[in-house]
Amino acid sequence: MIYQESLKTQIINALWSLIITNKIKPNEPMRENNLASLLNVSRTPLREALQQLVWEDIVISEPRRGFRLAKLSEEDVLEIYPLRAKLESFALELSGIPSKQVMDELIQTNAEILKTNSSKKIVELDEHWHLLLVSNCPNKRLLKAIKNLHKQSKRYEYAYMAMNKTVEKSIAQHETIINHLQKKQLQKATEAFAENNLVGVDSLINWLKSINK
Amino acid sequence: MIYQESLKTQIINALWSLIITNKIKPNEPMRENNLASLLNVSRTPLREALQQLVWEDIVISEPRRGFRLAKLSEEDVLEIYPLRAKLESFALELSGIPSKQVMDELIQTNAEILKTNSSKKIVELDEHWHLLLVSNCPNKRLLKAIKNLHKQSKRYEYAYMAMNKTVEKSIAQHETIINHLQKKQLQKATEAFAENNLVGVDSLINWLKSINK
DNA sequence: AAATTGCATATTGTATACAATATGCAATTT
DNA sequence: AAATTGCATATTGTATACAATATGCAATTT
Repeated sequence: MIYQESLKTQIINALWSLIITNKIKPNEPMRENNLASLLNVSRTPLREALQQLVWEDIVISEPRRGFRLAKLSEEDVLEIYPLRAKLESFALELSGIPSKQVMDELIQTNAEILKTNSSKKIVELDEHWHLLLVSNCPNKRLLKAIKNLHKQSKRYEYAYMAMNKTVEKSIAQHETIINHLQKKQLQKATEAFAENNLVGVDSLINWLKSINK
Repeated sequence: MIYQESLKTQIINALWSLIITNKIKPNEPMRENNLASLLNVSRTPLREALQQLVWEDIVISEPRRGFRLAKLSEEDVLEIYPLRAKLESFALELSGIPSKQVMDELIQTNAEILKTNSSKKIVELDEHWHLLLVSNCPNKRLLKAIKNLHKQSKRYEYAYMAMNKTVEKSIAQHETIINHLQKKQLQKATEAFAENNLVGVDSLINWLKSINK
């Protein structure tokens, strides 16, 4: 059966792609007519898409003054990453030790990260690795919250690497986590996972300070 | 200055009121024309409101088949309350020991709960107490997630108490938490807070089992 | 010259119109 | 009789029209 994506969903994706490729700049107004004609859709589904992005903390809405792309800020980094660390650790706790199959894919994905030079690819693979680790978590709401935080943090990571060609590869930490899991030490893995989530925060903060100086 | 609420916000509130007063039943379809004429608004802002409720896990949307009120289920209770416990504890951790002013209001609100017979009022006061305890948390995203989980759990609490005239009053636990805080024992308070969040879960689960038998 | 007002234009907010799909039931086929 | 098809109606999805507010700038006032 063919599953047709709603226009709203397609618009969300199209906007997201404009955002991460910096076609729309942080803090820039997002005019409805403008975007509607750019994407060749009417304002109705466009507004629905924008409103979803507002709920996701990607877009800001000011009553009667319209939408704008959320700016990138230190405060937000210090909200997003620590929360992600907490939620992902909890999700790992609920997931338990991964199955052999998942474990193999974790190892393989980590190897792929090592081989990859494209920084965009690294960001994607890293997210994949993180989600894989908690893929057995039964709490759908928790996973949804985690995925949303990933979306938010990706904006920073994409922007950061567009400026800095080097990207943090946290392969060694991933290996540590895998080792803990192989020894069935869930608690230790959970703690290392939380740490891993915070590894890039300092450099992100420094970078933000430098561009906003 | 007069702040005028958008229609969308008013509609969300109106729908919420229909939901908690059981005018709309769990799992019942929410037809757009139906609700639009009931609330005397057009379908456009109504759809926007419904879509926000979808994101909040209050309403379910099936493509081309419309919206329906999310059903009440054991699985959801077992997602909502443990997640809330985790997030609220984290928020308390980030909030630190409350100020004298907040502490006084915590004590006072707890006293009010004791005096109250209206179960609706108790649910509201209990939420107020919980939010007060984490009101100093600087992480806005965390607070937003907590408030959303409160909204979801309230559906259960309102429905439960409509059937069972008695409502859990967790005053003693609140007192324990206050005592820990007065002794500046944040860690202990955090743990007790997590526990407090899970106190009603068993009875909710039993109730759900009985009505879905 | 700086501040204020008034108005044309741009923009968001809401209602309505039209298009596409889903539903339910009678008519038809097996 | 059970299953299938075809079609009228209901319903959602999207576009457009209209209403209300915000913005920017020229004209006017201080």
